[in-house]
This record gives sequence, structure tokens and C-alpha cells, in this order.
Amino acid sequence: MVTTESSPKESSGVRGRRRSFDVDEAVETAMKLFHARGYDAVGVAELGAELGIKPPSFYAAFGSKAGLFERALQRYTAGEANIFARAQAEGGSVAEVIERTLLLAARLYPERNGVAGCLVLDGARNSADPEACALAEALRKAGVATIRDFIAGEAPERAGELADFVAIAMKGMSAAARDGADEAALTAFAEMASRAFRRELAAEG
Amino acid sequence: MVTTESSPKESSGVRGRRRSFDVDEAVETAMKLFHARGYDAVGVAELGAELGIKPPSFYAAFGSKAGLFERALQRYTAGEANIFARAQAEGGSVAEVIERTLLLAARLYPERNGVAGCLVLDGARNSADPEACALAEALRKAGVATIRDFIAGEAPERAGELADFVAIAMKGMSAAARDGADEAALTAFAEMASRAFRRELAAEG
DNA sequence: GAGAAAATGTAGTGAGCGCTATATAAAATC
DNA sequence: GATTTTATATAGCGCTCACTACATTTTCTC
Repeated sequence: MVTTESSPKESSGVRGRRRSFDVDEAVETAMKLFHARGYDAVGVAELGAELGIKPPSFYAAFGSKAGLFERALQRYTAGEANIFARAQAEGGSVAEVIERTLLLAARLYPERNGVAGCLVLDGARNSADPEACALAEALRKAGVATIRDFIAGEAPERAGELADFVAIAMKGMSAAARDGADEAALTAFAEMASRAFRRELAAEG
Repeated sequence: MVTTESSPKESSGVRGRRRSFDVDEAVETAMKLFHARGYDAVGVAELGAELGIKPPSFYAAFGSKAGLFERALQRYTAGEANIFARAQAEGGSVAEVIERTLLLAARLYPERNGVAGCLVLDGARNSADPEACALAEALRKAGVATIRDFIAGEAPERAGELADFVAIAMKGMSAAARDGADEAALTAFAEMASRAFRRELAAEG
């Protein structure tokens, strides 16, 4: 082979040949592909081509296609896509945090570079792979549980249905974004949903 | 062959061998399969096995997999799944019809026999086939246009965003149902969304 | 019955799927 | 340098995908 090794002299402390690609970069690329077209529609061959690696390197690094999807989901939820965590970090009342959450979704979900909606909510939608579905489902359940616990701080009686309201609204916004809705349309919805949430929260259960 | 022809004596006026299967029944079966698992996840081989026909009969009758999907969508929208048409048929104000629409969705969308959500909204979600996506998208656009025109009768100024609110809420309910939400959860959402719609309609734009 | 038309059964097509066996190349330790 | 370890490249696995060529059967018209 005739590669120009970037740093062949310095020891890394790890035995064996060094990876010729950046794993984090690969996960980032895969994340975008899965997000743009859904889990099933992105093949291992395309991933390999896009990542610049051959199948053996792919499976040595990620174990399986679902393994890479799991890494992509981890990267997704650890970043700016974790909308509720970002909204909660700014503090405020339950109504304020939920409003911020919905408005943030309206800002983040519209199509940008072929990517729209939420990877967790829609990335494995209609997938034939049970493993991919289970990975996304676990994150969805954890997400709504987090929101429910947060709402329970102010409204323990109605926390369940109020969290469901937010979750279903988010699913609608993600689906709408994937169907082509722009930020203005999603923001209009988010504002109406926020007003609704505020009123429902204020009303006695 | 040793088939027992059901009515070999009476002429049908059409030349050639008669179909050995009922096309409408086949479309019905295909509709359920597409609805349950999504367009891409249902293969032609499985459809043929389930319908009891071989590939040549399949393609002679439907032209292509997408052709059968189109027939399935037509059958779907012509039946009880056309929620808005059913809600509108009962008459009443815009707020009443929309409330009926959302509550009807909450009743129809939860999983029954492996089928959940809306075929038009989610049947081709994440599909790699542009034709299937285009068929579903056309029906989605027609549906929201119908709702917009109906709302415009009472609120011409805000008909666009109010119709979008309903459409996004329905997408959320369909997605939630496919994720396992039951009728109680969807009904709770539908009631909150209905109250929200009523208030937004009453408020001056 | 002859011929035409339509549907069927048998048997496949090329292409893509996720994944792997095997050998080689590059880095470490000894 | 010899050995070990890791990652690589080449090539191909068995399987499914949507779809079709071809001969045959059924049913019509004439």
C-alpha cells in the first residue's frame, strides 16, 4: 500500500496497526445519513463508501450496522439535539421550560442539508430491524419519562398526560418537518401547543 | 391444473382466462400489510404468498409494488379511515367538526391486529421508493387542503395555521399510536388539542 | 373446432442486502 | 529481527429484493 501515514513515528501505546479513519467523524457522518433517510434506507455499502472504509474495518469498529446506529443515537442525544435538556438547563417554571422545548424543536426540526425532524423519533420508523427499533424506542421512553418527572414537580396528578401531550406534539412536529414543514409553520404550532400546555397546567386536574 | 372453477359456465363478456383471486380482497390484504409495517418492509414475495398469487399474476393485476400501494391508499382513503370526511358529514361548527376529527383519530389509531396509526401519514415514512413517497404525500397535501378550506369558512385569516395545527396533531397521534400509545392516551391528547383549537379559533388573529 | 386473448405456473434475472473468511500491511513488544 | 497485535484490502458468502421470459392453461369469439 502507498498511504502517507500522518504520524508514523510517535507511539500511541496501543499495539497493532492504527485506524486509518476517525471513528467519531464516521459516527457523525453515519448519524447524518440515518437522520436524513432513516435506518433501513441507508445500506452498509453506502456507509462504507461515505466513510471511506471497507466492510472489515466497518465491522471491526462498530460490530454491526445496528451497532453504528447505536453510536449515532448516542452522539445525537449527547449533542444539541437533546432539546429538553437544553430547555431545562435555562431554568424557569414548568410552563416556561416546556414552551422553550417546543419552540426549540420548531427551530431545530426543519430540513437543513437534507436532514429534518428528530433521529430518535423517526430514524427507525417503519424499520424492519427489531434491534434498531428497540434502540430508538428505549431513548423515546427515557425522554418522555424525564419530561414526566420534571412536570411532576409542579403537577404530580396530571404529569402523565401532560408529558404525553408534549411527546405527541413533538412527534407531530418531527413528522411534519420530515414532510417538508418550515420553521414558521412549526413555530406557529409550537406556540399554540405551548399556550395549550400552559392552560392545561393551570386548570385543576 | 385441477382448480374447481366457481362459475365456469356463465360468460363474463371478457375474453381470456378468469382471475383466480379477488382483486379487491388482495388490495385489502395488501393495505393491512403496508399499514402494519410500512411500504418498504413488506416485500413482493410476502405479498404474493399472503395473497396466494405468483409474481406474474401480481404484476399483471397491479403493474408494480407501487401500483398496489396506490390501490391500497385509494381503498384506505375511501373507507372509514377518512376521518375528517366522517367528522364533517355529521355537521356542526368548525370547532365541533375538528374536535370530532381528533377524537375519531384517537379511537381509530391505536393498534388493532398489528395495525396502528394512519397509512397515509406513516405508511411510506422513511421509504426509499420515491414513487410510494409521492403517492402518500399527494394524499397528505390534499387532506390538509380540505381541512384548510373547511376552516376558512369561519376563520379565513387563520385557516392556514389552524389547519396546520390539526395536521401536525394528527401526525403526532399517528406516530404515537405506532409507538404503542393506547386509546386513553390518544384521547387525552385529542381533548387537549381540541380545547386548544377552540381557543385559538375564538381568539382574534 | 380454430384462433385470439387473458391469466397462470415454472423458473429465473441482475442487483442489492448485511456480513465474513482469508491474507496482507502496519504498528507495537520482546 | 522475531513475534504479537490490530487494521486493512480482496473477494465472496447466502439471502432477499422487485421484477420478467416463456410456456401453458383457461376462456372467449368466430
